[in-house]
Amino acid sequence: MLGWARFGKAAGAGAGVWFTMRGACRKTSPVALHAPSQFAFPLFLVGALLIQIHKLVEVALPVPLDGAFSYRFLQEGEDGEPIAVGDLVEVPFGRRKKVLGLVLKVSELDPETKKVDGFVLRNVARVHGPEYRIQDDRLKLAQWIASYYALPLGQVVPLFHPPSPGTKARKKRHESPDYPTVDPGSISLIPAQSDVVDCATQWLKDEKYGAMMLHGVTGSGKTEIYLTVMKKALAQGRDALFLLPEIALTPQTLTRIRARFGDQVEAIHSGMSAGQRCRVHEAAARGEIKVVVGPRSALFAPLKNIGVIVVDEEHENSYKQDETPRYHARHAALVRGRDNNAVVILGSATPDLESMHNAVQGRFQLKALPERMGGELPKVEVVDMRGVSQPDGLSPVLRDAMDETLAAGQQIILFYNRRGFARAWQCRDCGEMMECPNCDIALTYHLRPRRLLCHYCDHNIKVPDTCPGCCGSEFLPSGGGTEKVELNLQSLFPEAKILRLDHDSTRRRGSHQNILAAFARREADILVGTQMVAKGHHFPGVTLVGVLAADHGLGLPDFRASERSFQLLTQVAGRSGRTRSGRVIFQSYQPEHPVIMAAAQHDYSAFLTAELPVRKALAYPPYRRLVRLGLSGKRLNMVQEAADQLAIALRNNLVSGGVLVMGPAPAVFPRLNDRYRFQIILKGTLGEESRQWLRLCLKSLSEAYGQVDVMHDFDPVSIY
DNA sequence: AGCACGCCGACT
DNA sequence: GTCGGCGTGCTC
Repeated sequence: MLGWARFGKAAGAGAGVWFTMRGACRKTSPVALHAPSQFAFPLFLVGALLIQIHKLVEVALPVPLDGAFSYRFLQEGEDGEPIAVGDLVEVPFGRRKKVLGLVLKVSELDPETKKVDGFVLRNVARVHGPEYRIQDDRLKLAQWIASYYALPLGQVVPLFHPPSPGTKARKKRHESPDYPTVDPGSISLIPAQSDVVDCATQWLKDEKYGAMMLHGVTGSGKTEIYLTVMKKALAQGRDALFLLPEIALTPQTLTRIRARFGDQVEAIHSGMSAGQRCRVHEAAARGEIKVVVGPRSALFAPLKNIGVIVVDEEHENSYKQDETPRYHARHAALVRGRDNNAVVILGSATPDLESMHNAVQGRFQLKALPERMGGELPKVEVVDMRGVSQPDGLSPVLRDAMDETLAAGQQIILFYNRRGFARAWQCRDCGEMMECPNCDIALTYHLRPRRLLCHYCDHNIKVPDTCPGCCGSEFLPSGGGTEKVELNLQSLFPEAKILRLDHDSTRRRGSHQNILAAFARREADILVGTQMVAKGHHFPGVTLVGVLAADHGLGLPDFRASERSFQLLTQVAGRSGRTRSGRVIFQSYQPEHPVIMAAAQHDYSAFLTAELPVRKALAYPPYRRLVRLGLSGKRLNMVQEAADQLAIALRNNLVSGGVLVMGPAPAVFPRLNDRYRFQIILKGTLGEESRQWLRLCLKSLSEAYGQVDVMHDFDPVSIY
């Protein structure tokens, strides 16, 4: 109610006025006018041990508030531990005892000064060691992220601190087996690889920034290129960063890189304990480690002199962090690379459209590795499912292929991108669909445990005996899921051993790895699962991959639906026959869909040709940048009202800068977790000034509408 | 963003 | 009667 009243007043002054500067920027530097003579005097009175030098310290904190916060730092005499700009500190803040902060400024402080700006000064609780100081290129990177993603500097600081809570520590990892040391002399590159290496080597020699889009299918030898370029950089006395999309992939990659470069290589990822991460961090800061491997957080490792940054599988969406700070590690890697005059290599079999666009525009050097080493790409057959009634979801073609594969003692991967047993649970009599009371979304029927669950919140209920609407007792499970596929397969192929890989079968810690490892050891004949089966390891025994519903992802209401489908289909297809000839079957109700055809023919450029005009016509990336503004709250009309007001303000202020303002519209899932959701999409590039303005605007909006949460996401990976 | 204080619903 | 939900306010 308060929100309404306050807003009402401001709105009276005219639409779009409420967001002006009210309480926007505040303060810094007040008191500094005391004579410095005041604090030299106790020297001879108390003896050096007890002398405390008082410093006034300005600290940026990870809160969505602007400006810095002032603290007192007590230095124990001239020789006591000092404090410097760039230091990470722990400070008390509000009711919290320890908040991570970044020191922005240090100045003299009169010991008598108790207050600054009306606030009682509190003491810095702890200063982290010099290994943790954020300086040079890392400070620049922090500033860039804060500016580009329109965040207060303090909110990006936790990214740079190894045991920060964004990365929850987990238990020990299985240690990877020793890799035989590889003699680099014994590796010979094919001409296409040498060409890429030569280009990067030249950049290294010139010590100039260069970025490269390395487009190569699975098994085309990208990794060997990465390793060779890294070796050149190390030979120059420079360091290397190797980013990969997921922690799950870290151990095997680490092993491979270690085999080449030994113990100057370490991983940093959230599966490690805080202690381990700190150890690696400190070693890197001291220059004892030259190569850091890991997911996006590894980008912030304090390497001194970076010569090369590899972003493997650069198209993967997991490079975008889905909580504040919502930064894209690929973009940030390019920035850090540029600041270090380093070589940045983006590698992928299915480059992100934006990266490819950048390459075509000349911002990246485009290099292609067209051939798969030691084999052909698997042949993909597209099976038209229209008019074919298949209660078990398997076409005769796929069934026959499975029979043959099993008879030959080889392995099969089946991909079905939906978990659970049935997508919906519907009353046969009155047609009522069981929905989540918090999300207004159909509940998915699961066999194990036998419950109806919501895939968007924690809600789950036992399967009702009678329909809550009409008391009918017959239900219609509609739509499939991996559980159902697994069950069907078991009865179709009773002799076969089947493993299932999806969110539900991997709940338990480590089970993801266990399932993959068991399949790799050929303890099962068939692996069925969601998109999880597309990633991961090389399975030499797999000669058949089946995609049960290849067009599944195409209907999703997101501008990247096609791109994601293409990537996924290409990726699963690549799982087949990596050592011997393999077969791939796409089942589809839209067999002639350009995305499906392009994936089936391993034809990236056909995909580009189909997709780019659509993006252009609708002003989507790579032609325009996007900002997603999300509003949510418990009360529908309040969220709606806030969204409307925001849209008015945005139109008044951004349209003249060439930015399109779309919406507000209810989000694709209009209610999740008992919160109504609206969104506004901006299309266009916001300059520094606009981004700053936007931040103040959103801040002011959330002050006016207390119960409405506002979030912003620059370059969203999806606009779901 | 956290974290505590404070006021209304359903439960041993 | 209490436990506990989350709306609200504050942070150098």
